Amino acid sequence: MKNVRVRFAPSPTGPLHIGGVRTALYNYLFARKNNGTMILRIEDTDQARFVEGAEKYIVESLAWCGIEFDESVTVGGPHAPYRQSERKELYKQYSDQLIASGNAYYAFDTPEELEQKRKEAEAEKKIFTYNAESRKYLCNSLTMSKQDVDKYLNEDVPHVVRFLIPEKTEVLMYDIIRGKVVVQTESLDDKVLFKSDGMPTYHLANIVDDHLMEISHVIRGEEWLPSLPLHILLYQAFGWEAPEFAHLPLLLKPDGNGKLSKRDGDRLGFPVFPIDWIDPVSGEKYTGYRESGYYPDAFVNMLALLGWNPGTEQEIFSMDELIQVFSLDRVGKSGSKFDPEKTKWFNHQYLIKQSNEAVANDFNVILKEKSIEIKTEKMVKIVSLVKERVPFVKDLWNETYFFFEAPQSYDEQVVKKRWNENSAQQMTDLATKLSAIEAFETVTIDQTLKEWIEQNQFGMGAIMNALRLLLVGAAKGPHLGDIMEIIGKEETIDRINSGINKL
RNA sequence: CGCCCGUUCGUCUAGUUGGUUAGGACGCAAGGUUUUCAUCCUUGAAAUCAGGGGUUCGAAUCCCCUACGGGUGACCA
Repeated sequence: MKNVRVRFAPSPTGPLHIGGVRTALYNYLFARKNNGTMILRIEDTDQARFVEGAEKYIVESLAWCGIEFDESVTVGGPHAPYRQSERKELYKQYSDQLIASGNAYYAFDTPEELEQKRKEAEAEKKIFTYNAESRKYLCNSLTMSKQDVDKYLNEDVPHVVRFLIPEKTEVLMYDIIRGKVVVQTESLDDKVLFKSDGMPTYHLANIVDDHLMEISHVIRGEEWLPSLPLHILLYQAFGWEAPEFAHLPLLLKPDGNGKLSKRDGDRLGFPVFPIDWIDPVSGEKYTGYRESGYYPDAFVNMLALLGWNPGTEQEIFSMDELIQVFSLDRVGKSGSKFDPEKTKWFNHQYLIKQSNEAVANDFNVILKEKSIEIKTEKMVKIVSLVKERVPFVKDLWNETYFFFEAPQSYDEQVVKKRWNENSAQQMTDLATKLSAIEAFETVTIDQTLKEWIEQNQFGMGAIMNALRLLLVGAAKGPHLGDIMEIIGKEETIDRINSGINKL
């Protein structure tokens, strides 16, 4: 295979959503797997849709995911610049070349005129297309005399350049994921290649840049499949060798139908974006995976398995492992409904894999906000006891608050079930027994408890549950001996006594 | 409406050369472990392979039709 060079080419019209991140990821995996080059190109040819901060957002998001670029707007490269607006001067010659070769023509129809045509067509329940038939009656260099065309051009009459779709031929295409695709040129329209504002359209800029940047494989979303024939035709018109294409199936809404969109996140309560995004115009905020407490590795792992699978039963993959096993021919053909539940499961798996120290460190940030200071050693111990119970670090508080503060209330259900007329006396006796322990450690505490319960012929469950109620406030939490050792003798006794008073 | 793409448990999917009790995972349910909760372990329910026709000894796998879903139809990408 020739040198693999792939690009991720978003346009900075807003935040990148997870579908876009997945496209970038598959490009990256493919590049790394084949010792190729990964390129980031910003397609900002539409000045009207430019959104402030979007490019920065894209770069930051992908960096968070661990998707690195060999050539990009930030690191540069042999084909710089990588921002199409900065390559503006380049495109005109190619558009001219197509006109000279008879593959394109000037069109002077105004947007208003075309809009009018569309409305008229719509009234007759038809769709207006600028094609082999209609171009004969429209205002362009095919219908006008050469003198008129030159005159218009000299007078700078606003105009566009349109691609001349060949008549009555078949375009034969090959897609790595879908195989052979055939389209008749009659179903195509004469797309604008060069706009009246002096900018190329996506189609022209994209083909020119992919060619100049020596892109070997175009891996992009399925929404581009309908424009593949045009792109193939453009390569042919230029006499260039086309890259290979792979059109990825789309990410769909978890419920109902349609492709995943910006709004679905808030509607269904899960992030649709990799990192937080605040709309610069409306000020509206969209939450990201990063800020929701997801590990980037978990997020990437989940995304990789959405539409691709290794063919084995392995589900947990590091980025390096993904690079090892990734292949485009194991990408599915059909769209995938996004599953927020499974995404959480992935994060849980990754949290379990983290070291206790790392989790303790993250959790410490939350504790600091609550003004809780605690020794690292103790923190690590606590984390080791509860780490496997939660999918997110932020959920840790719910499972550990009783290590840091006495219960504020007692779960009524549990009180009803576990607290009876004997409990107060039993707990009082137990408190004195516990206070007599010299080395207040799990082992000794457990032993003392066990002996005392056996001596008095109390039920293990009854005593332990009542004690847990006083120490934790609810029927949950790790081994009681561990809890007591960590909060210490004094605190244990205090909680027992104040609990007895309150209940 | 035109063109293009797709269709295996609720969801993500295995099944790539036709012969499997159609496998796994998430979620769900039950049981076990646990002094509690969670974890964990075991088990279970869950796809007549969209439907209908072929081809074949045999089809989820090949062919055709239909239905449904999706994408696209801008001087947006």
